[in-house]
Amino acid sequence: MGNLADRIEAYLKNILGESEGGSVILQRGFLAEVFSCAPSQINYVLTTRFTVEKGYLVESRRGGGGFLRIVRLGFDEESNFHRIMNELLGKEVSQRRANNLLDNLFEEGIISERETILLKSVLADKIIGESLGDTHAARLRAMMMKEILIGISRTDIN
Amino acid sequence: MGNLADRIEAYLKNILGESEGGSVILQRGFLAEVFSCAPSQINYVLTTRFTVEKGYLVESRRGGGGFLRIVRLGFDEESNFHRIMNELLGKEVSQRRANNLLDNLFEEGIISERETILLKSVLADKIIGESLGDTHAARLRAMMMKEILIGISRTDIN
DNA sequence: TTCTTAAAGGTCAAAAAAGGTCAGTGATGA
DNA sequence: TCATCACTGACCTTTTTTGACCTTTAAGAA
Repeated sequence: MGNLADRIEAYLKNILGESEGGSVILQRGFLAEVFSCAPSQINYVLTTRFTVEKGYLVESRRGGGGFLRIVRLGFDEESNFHRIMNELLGKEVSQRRANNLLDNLFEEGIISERETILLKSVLADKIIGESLGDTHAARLRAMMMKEILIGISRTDIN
Repeated sequence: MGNLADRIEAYLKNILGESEGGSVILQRGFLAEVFSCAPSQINYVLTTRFTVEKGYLVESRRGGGGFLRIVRLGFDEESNFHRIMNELLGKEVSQRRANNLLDNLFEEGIISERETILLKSVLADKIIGESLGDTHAARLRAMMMKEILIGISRTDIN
């Protein structure tokens, strides 16, 4: 496709493919210059093409020496992971369900025992149910679970 | 990282690592000269990167023969864990403080990089600040941080 | 001893250097 | 034609960097 957004997308996926470590760091202003477009165009590309659903994570820092980092996530759109994350989207997750999910991840060797314990403790009703009602807690827990799944899918660490 | 503050931070952590006893003494003016920057830039680095939550103590003396001393505070002793819990974690903890504390734990080798990333993601304002206001989020975050510290103090795993 | 001065470091606000957001406009294709 | 996608520009937030001005201390002069 000829349009700018597609070309920027292709460019980024290309350097991501070249790179070691599953992530790439660059500057928005520089990239905008390369493609001689508005800087906000870069954000457009990132928010439409490099979403979690499509298997990417974008982090950034502002200010002097600021940057964008694009991280590839280790799953594709057909995977179990992807299915679970979609199910989590905007839903509610009970403590029991979260614990089961974490236990499964542990048994499959995806997270360590310690990670399991730490994450369970932080997701416990006793903690997040304190200030929130049941439904709000379950909704927050769903968001947290999604973050966890994203985190363990990162290909730039470990 | 490209920026000055990060390079000065790296430089200081490097000489701190080399040094016996985990402390270093140097002169602000000299350091500013080395990096050819404004002397106040050194203060900026110290106040943003060498905070107590991150596990550093900075002392100084003015006047002739003045100096800066940076001390790395380890907390492997039992008592220190309680000090952290009581002093650094009050009733409320901002995202920044939580991140700093987790960075500290990582640098001490107490948690892994992956644990750091997972826990930060779950404690993020973007997540727990969603349904709660800022203050409530900070209160929840404090409870979560305490759970995390309890979890990593457990001697029965790993 | 007391005063003066030079040699440190400290503070703060303003400027600079990034990236973020959003509404609106233009393009495109079913 | 009209709904969706692409793109821009104005304005915002965060982080870094600098400079002007302030305070403290040691050393030496009076």
